[in-house]
Amino acid sequence: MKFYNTLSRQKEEFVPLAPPCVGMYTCGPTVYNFAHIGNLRAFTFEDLLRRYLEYKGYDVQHVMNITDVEDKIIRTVRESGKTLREVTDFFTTEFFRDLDALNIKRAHVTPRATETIPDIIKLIEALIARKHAYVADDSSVYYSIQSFPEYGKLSHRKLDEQRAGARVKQDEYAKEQMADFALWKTWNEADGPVKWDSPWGPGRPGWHIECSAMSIKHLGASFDLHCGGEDLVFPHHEDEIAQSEAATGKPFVKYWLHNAHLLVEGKKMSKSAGNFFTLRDLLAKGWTGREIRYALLSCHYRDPLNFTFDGLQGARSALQRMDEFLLKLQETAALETSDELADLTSQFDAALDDDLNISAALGALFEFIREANKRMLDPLEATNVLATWRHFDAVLGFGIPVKSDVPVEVQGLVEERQAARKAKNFKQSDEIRDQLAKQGWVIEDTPKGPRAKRG
RNA sequence: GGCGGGUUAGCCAAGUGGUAAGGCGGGAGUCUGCAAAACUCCUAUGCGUCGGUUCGAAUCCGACACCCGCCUCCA
Repeated sequence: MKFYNTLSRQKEEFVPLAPPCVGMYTCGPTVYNFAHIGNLRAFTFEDLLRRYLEYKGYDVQHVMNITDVEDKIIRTVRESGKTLREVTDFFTTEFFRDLDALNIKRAHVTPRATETIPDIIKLIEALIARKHAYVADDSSVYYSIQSFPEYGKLSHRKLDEQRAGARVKQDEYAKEQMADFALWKTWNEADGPVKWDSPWGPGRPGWHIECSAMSIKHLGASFDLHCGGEDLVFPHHEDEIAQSEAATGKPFVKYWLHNAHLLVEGKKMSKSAGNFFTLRDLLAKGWTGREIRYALLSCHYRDPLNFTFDGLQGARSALQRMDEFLLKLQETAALETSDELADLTSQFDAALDDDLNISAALGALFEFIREANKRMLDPLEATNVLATWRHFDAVLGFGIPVKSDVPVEVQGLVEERQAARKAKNFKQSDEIRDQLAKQGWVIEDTPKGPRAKRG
């Protein structure tokens, strides 16, 4: 199994530090707003990664942070008059609801930054003791980038090559070096009631330090996987490495995996362009979680994904094809014990082993569907395919459709229609079919007789 | 300016040296009383452009074009 490691910019064979255990940390949400479809692409990719590792027999310990103190949250608190906890609890709950809708497995541990303050303080103290951090005049604590020669190894950039960006506010903080970043931000009035005591006075943690503190706390100083959107490579993850390795003296993360961003209808998603969507926006338009999951998952995670409504329609049709296949399998499957299909499994695995090549994996599945549809499987084969597919679905998470029980009144109408057809009374049989359609039932006439299914 | 990613049919998207997977959409059929589902055939002599290497390139090399991301708190 190979993954593309941002650190080396190459695909590398995946060898965990302590197999079969795998420590996996994924950067979670900042809970001041609803997650948008771009955020959810990252979580969907991470879910595929985790599920595949579990499928391959690894014992994954997955940690995802909840960032519940941050500039935008504080602004929301100030503007709404609510407490920090009220704001962040609400959006945290909504976030988990979104994950559930997309059938994304929740991390085993989802620590909040505000519940990790003592660990954060300890980590900052260690950095100060090791001369990697300093207390500035205003009592904020900064990380000294100069103290860490390897700084830049993840994002492959040298600071002196960087343009002095217009977005950098030169005088805002009392830093020694431009590129130094805050570990602890001293309290100011705009923060209102949001503050914690520390050896450096009241304040709050910087952004990057929480992830170091939470990942080290729950996964140890060194662990296997750290994921996030590609925008986090710099500075967030670069800073995490600097902090963590400087504080512990140990290598931080073995494999860094980053997903590309998405476009919506070919354009960068933005509220002003009118192509900004949260999950609830899409659900309100009638798309289902699994359709959205399929659309987000069917493109390789390191390629930019063009998220479109045509694409969602394509996802819907593709899933209907799968569902139809799986329902027919269930109708013919035997109850005997089953064997999994080695050939199909090896194709599926080979694709995903190669840096999660989901397109190739789905290609193999659809090719198989066509072959199987062509030659009517016998009951034992159907059982085997179904068993294999259930195995795959542990990775894909699209779900196996369950055949709906046909209510007696519907069954009555189906039989009535069939009698009318036998009598060549097609006008009546079509009327009954329309009537059933209104009740959400589609009738297919097969060689074995009529088949009623949910429309 | 620095670093990185992308460009494959109407749309989405695999494929990193051996002659273009798969999905969606479209067209024509088979089946059906008609449908539906399924199946069959068709829908890229060509993979951004121009050169080069090679017996052979979407795949390697060199230019160029366009799009996108990051360059201090945005997945």
